[in-house]
Amino acid sequence: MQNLSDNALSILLQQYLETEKNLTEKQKNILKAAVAVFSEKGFAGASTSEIAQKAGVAEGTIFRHYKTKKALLFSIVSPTIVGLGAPIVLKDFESILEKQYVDFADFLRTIIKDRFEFIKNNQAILKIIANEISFHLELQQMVKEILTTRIMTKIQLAIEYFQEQGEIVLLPYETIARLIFSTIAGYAVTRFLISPNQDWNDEQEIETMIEFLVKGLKT
Amino acid sequence: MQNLSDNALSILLQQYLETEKNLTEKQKNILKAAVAVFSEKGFAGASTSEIAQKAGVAEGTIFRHYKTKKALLFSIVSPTIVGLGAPIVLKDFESILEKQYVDFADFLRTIIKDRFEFIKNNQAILKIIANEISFHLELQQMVKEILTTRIMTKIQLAIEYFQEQGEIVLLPYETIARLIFSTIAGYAVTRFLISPNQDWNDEQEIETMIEFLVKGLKT
Amino acid sequence: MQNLSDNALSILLQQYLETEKNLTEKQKNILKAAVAVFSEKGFAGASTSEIAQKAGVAEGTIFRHYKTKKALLFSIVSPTIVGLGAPIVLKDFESILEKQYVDFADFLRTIIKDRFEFIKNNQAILKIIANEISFHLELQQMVKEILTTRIMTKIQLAIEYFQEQGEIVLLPYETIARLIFSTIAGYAVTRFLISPNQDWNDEQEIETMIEFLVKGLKT
Amino acid sequence: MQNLSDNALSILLQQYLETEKNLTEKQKNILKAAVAVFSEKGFAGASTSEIAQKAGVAEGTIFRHYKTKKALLFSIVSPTIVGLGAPIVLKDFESILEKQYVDFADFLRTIIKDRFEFIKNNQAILKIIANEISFHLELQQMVKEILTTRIMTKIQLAIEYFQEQGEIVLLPYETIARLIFSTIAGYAVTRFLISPNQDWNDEQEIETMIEFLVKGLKT
DNA sequence: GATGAATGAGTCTTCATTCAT
DNA sequence: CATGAATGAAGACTCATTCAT
Repeated sequence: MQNLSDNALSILLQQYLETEKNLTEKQKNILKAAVAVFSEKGFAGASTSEIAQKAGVAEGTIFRHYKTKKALLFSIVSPTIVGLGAPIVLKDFESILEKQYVDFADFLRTIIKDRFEFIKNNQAILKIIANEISFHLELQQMVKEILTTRIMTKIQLAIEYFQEQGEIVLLPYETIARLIFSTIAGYAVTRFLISPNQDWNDEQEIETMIEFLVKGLKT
Repeated sequence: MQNLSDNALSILLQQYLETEKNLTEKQKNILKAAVAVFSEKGFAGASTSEIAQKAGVAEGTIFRHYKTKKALLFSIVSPTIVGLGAPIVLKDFESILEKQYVDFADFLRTIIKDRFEFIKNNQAILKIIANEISFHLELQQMVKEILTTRIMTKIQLAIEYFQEQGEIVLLPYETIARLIFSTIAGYAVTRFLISPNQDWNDEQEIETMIEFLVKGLKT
Repeated sequence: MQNLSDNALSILLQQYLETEKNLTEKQKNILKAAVAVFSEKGFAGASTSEIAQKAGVAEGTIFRHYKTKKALLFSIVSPTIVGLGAPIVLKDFESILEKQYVDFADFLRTIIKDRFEFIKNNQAILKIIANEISFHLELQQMVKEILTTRIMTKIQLAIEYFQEQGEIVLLPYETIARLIFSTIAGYAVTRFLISPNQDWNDEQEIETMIEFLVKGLKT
Repeated sequence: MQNLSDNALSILLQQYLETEKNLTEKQKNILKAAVAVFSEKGFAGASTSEIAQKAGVAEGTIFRHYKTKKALLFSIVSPTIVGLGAPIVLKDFESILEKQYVDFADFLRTIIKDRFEFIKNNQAILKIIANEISFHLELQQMVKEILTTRIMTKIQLAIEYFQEQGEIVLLPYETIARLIFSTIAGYAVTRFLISPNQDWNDEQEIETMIEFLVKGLKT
């Protein structure tokens, strides 16, 4: 078992857990408005006064809850960053892998569906993260920490397992992970950013990706 | 043969060709400084005064050459957007495909190496484009036009050719193109943004990607 | 009876009535400073920073109350433009004319004294209006509306009345009005702009003008 | 005979005489453009770059001929200010008055027609002078000097002559002059600024003004 | 003589943040 | 706890003027 308070993530996680409760109606409005404006105009292009207006609160009210504009950004972005790694924390891979008859395709289907759902439900905030990550060192560190401690370690176990089973090619696990993530991310970008209005059959596209990855990574 | 002046791109292309010459030393400094600052802080987060200072010119000088800050952005970004599609215009696919003994792996090797080189040489500007494309409709339109008229039409021909040859799977060409681009982009992002300081063996990574794609798209 | 809210002027009038109250000390200072600076340097020659300094507020404070420099100009100028026509609205001519024994000289005395008082109390703002009216179409329209709907229609009644009485010459009423206004304006300009420091006996000058006008317009 | 070089006006007069000749085509274009822009936007609201553009010359060229923007203003405005008093200098009143049978109406007809013609031919520049005179002390001084030394002294003679003849009322000559000028100016403003597009019968309007003034100033 | 690139002070305006109410 | 007036630093952009060519 992972100790959840053994690193800086515990702070984020706390925030994450507080998110749903403890929030007044005004605070929720502020967060909702901020997500909308940040995602539409970018952090630097957004003005706190526009957020206040959209949230229906006074300009000063924002600063009563969030010390600075940047703190507001992080309040929005942190839970989603934690969420990036959360499901993999919760549904422990190890237990998954212990189940019999789990092949690589099933494994891919599980993560792709799960992560696709996550992206679908967090489009706006993920867009904010993607847009701002270049400009905020702290963001980079948060994401990096989640990625390495929460995701990559688990992924590594799974990949090595399937390599041992002879199901997938013996490339470095980072490379394999990158190829998998690129495929998912490429779909997400096309699906939600480039052509959101096109008719999409997500089920089928996911199966196509699984087949592509299974074949591409076969030994 | 494509007529290069048959659509709105000709304007961009003209700009592109003028770029290298006709520029005073000061103008070059402004562009260089602007690329640096835009890429480091984002368009909205960059200040014209910082650009001026970095370029060693007076702030007014910037506005003598570029009517607005936004015009400066587009002067930087336009040639690279044109460049996105340029090589595929020049080295005509059709002629490539007429050569005998061209298989899908060779085809992939050609575009991946070419585009990888392009990305390597235009990292900063491509980063700016990626960061700003959400916020500037004109940018979206420019990129879309290049992508559809210059790239996708050519790619389609190639993909259909290899499908006829029975080399690759009979998926819609957009799907195949997306899987290829995702793989390249995923590498570029990891290579240049996430871990630029790591030791990379580009040759080998490219071969890995080619093998992955060839296997993944096999019939 | 005139309905005061029967046209676009009602908005101006509202502004006018709000003017005196509802203003913080700082706003009053801003207006006072702006009147001084606009009147001394002209609108285009005035800088908001000078106004702010003279008003003892931060420059940003001006823009919290007035969206733009031009809006500040109009806030100053609108009530006075309304005031141009106001007294004639209030003291209804018709009722004046119904009184017996009102001759043309009395009529002139009434308007000249009233308007002279108005000019005396609004010198700075009237100077601003005179200086800026060429450059702002909206100003021209506002003044034109007040002049035609509030003043000329009333004046016309009076002039026609005195013409019927055989007291004044049968020229078009616009001509007669112009000759009257020119005489008043000519005095005001000399009195307040050209030689403000000279010793003036306003009572006597007004009687001179009345005699001049009565004789000049006699049948 | 007046000695033309006995005061500061000689400088202006020299400028005035140089005006017609000694001017390159470019200089004439600059002056023409400057008159247009100053009159349309006011001195402070006009930009030298717009003037240069309208004149078809480089920005620097203006400053080769006129040290500063203000010097350009004065180059435009000075000859017309001199012209304000010029005709009265040339056609000497004294000689006019010596002719027999000259009555006050004829006198008025002469100056009104002359000055009306002058105003008609110098509308744009006179508008500039009127708009700028509040903001430039030197302008005020120039106009004042012309008015007092060139005009008022002559007018005084004429007025006193007609007073001696018993033709006009025994008011101070300044008052009489003011009433005359107000009447002319009031017409000019209405005629050229307020309703320039209306159909005007100048001959008739002038006769109306003469009759008005003759009657108004009768003993 | 004419040009136009370069300047840097100055313009109006916006913005994140504070604080008295 | 929320407000919104006030701030002043900083923003993009303009302008009159200079000067090397």
